[in-house]
Amino acid sequence: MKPKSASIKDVAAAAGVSRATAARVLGGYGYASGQVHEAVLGAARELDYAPSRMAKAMRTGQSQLIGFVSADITDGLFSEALGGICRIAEPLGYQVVVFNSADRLDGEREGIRNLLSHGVEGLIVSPVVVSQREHLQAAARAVPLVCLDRAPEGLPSVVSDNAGAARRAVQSLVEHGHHQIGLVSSVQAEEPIVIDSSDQILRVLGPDRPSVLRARGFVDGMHDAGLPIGPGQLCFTPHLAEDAQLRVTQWLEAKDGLTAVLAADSYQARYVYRALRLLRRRVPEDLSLIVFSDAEWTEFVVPPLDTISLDGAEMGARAAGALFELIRGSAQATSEVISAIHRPGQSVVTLSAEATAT
Amino acid sequence: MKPKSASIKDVAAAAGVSRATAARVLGGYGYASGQVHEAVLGAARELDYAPSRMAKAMRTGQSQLIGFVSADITDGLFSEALGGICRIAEPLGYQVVVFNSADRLDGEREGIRNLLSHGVEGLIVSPVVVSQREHLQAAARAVPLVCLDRAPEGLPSVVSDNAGAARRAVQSLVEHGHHQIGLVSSVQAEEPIVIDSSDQILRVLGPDRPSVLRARGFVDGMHDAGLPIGPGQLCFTPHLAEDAQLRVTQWLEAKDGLTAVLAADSYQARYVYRALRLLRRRVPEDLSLIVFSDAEWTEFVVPPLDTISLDGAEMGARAAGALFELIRGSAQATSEVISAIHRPGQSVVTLSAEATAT
DNA sequence: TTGAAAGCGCTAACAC
DNA sequence: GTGTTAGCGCTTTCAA
Repeated sequence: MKPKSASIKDVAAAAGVSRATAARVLGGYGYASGQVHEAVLGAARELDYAPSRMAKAMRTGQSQLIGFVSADITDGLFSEALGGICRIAEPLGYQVVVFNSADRLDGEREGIRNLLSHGVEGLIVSPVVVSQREHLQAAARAVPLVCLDRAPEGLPSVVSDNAGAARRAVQSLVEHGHHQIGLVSSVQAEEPIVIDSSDQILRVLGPDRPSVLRARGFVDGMHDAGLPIGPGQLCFTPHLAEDAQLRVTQWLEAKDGLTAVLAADSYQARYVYRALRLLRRRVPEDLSLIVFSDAEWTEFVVPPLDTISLDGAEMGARAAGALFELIRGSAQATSEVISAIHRPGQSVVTLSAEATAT
Repeated sequence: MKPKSASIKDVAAAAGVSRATAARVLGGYGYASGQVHEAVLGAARELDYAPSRMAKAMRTGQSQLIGFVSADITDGLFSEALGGICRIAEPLGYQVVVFNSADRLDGEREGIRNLLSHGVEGLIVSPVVVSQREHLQAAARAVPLVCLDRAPEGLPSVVSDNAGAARRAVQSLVEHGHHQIGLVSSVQAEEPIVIDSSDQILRVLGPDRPSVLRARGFVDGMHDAGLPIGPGQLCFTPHLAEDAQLRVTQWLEAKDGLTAVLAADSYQARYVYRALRLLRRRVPEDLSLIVFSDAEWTEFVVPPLDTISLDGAEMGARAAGALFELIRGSAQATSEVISAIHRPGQSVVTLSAEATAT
């Protein structure tokens, strides 16, 4: 039923040579006479020989495996990233081992430990939080490690320019005549956005994770334009909260002077959309809506929505590229952000409607 | 820089015992005195010992790895499936190695070969085509294998009830007063849908792949309702064809008697949507539109669209469940379809509008 | 040009 | 209870 696949020993025996000779021929190194060469290759074909990478890895330390620890592989951004990683890894003969940390820090720790025990040669991680990074640094001491989408300090990371994109989105809205602009975002329980309005000027504090950076970029954009901005223009709901829809709806109802809204992710955009339907308002006639979203979603979403398109495939590919450079040793691990990504041709927000409010 | 992680030998040395004893303690089998037990555990903690699964796999043949060969990991259905697979595999201590076949049959072959060489204990494959299955059968001889979303004959598979869902969708439309219903679908180059209209009755021929099954269910549903149906009601475009949008638009323009359309996937739904915008018609006021789509897309898509929601997570979880039963040996490989999946509460299509046409 | 042998880290049968 | 030992499949040094 389960015919144990042929090993190099079987091939050697069939070809009537020693294991070492067979290995040399099959491995393509060392010397072998034409005679022997053919015999070995013939035997290998005959027996349908496939080398065991485990054994090879055991001996050489090269497992040809890299690990991807993702907060949610189901999320469009990360599944695109996985696609990008595979696109780079597979032609190099590498396979990707996936671990879904399900947004739990201990899941992330466990995943990293598991993948390392499988002998992965490198690790791409989209960290659950950016402020706890001991386990990441420990892992980075064992194998090359690149962070994706989120950049804990001191670790090589590939992230998109969240703050810059939000800032430009606001700028774009302003150029189209909007003055009353709102932001809708989720906040993570572990690393919340902190708004400091004690001073004259509104400040966004908190760790450098995407939601915070987007909020910061938003506020900066408003400041750039010299527009007044108060805490009331910002709608924050806890990540995956039950009552998120309700809160967004109530907020939107209360702020009926708004002519434009920036949604920090596609969940928020959906809340806004539904709220507008309830309130009998429409996009873009009554409100311009810009949303951060992955390329896949952007591709399919029904217009008119303006999107800041996050190219997960490109992010994944670049992370993998950086990782393989580190594995090869052709680059040093740098603690800087490796690149900021926007989807070509869509990095600058396009708007489908002018502001209609006064 | 890269401190080679401690092996069981190091632990044994540090604890002053033999490798076997250390192994017994760490492996939790055999006997060891309390003294020794503690010493070994202490040493292991001290050295931050992590067992090498490669070595273990080498010895025992249990790599704790399963493989997932997907036609497009970026696709919502398959990324959901991967999530479902991980959800089952991870608590069991298994990791998932991914290979993206990019819809190429030789990619699929290569992926299977690669994953097997890594010693995966089982394989989940979403086959590119259902009619070429020698390589799948060969793989299934080496390790347990379960197919996902597509069911080549004779291999255990987890698929959704594509034909049944399409049939019920038509039935539902008919109950809402629609008579003129169209189908929009892509066709694969390798395994095309074949329409036989030579007889009085329209027949859908071709291999049992999702697109064909959906078309067949559609036609069956029309027959059930006693509605006339001709080839003109079916709009087929080659998969990923450049001019797909144009063809759908032209078809829709020509068939302006239609009051409802079934879209075989989310790409087609998008084409229909765009075509309607061009033609200044709207969903659902002018046309009811039902689309087959993954749950993620369904979740986000802006209403009003009626969806036949394919629950990729459930499919993945069931495939993984079946696979682990086979790995454990607690089940025999059956050649029947293991299950037909619909998303709870959404398996029956709901319509947002009655037919408005005569 | 080829073969013998060691060893990667682990498990398990067997001896003490 | 604990130690010795062989071996999973491969690479690689060294000797022939």
